[in-house]
Amino acid sequence: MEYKDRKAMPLFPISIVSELTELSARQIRYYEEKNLVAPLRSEGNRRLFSFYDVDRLIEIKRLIDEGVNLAGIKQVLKLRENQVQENEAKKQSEEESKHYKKDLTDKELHQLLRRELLESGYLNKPSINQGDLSRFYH
DNA sequence: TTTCTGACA
DNA sequence: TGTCAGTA
Repeated sequence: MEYKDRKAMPLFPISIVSELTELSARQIRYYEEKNLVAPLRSEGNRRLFSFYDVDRLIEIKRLIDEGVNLAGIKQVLKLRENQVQENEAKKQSEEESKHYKKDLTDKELHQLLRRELLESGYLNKPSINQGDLSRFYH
């Protein structure tokens, strides 16, 4: 089983997650209601959180402590998800280029390198700074 | 016993 | 956000 799958595996009840994140069960349920997290449910309708969910909630907790409101947190989480997807897309393209490089002509190689250079300016955009976050503060 | 939803402050 | 009621 892959590591990614382990992180997405539904394991913990809300009491454990509450301890892990230092958030109250009330808060965690509220954040779920606001679609900030999406824990799976057990047969008895009990919430089951994965490592991924816990990471997310810890991130939420950090932003709450910094005074970011829910709308802002939603934006930040969306950006973080996009970054994850972009990183995976980048890895994917790097992986593919390894195979393609075997029998590329010089011209094709130049085109590939040029494309990667252009893309890197977009993929390596700096992480969120204080300025970007400031508009989410009260 | 623990967790769930809904409701009130 | 905390807390209480009534359930499952």
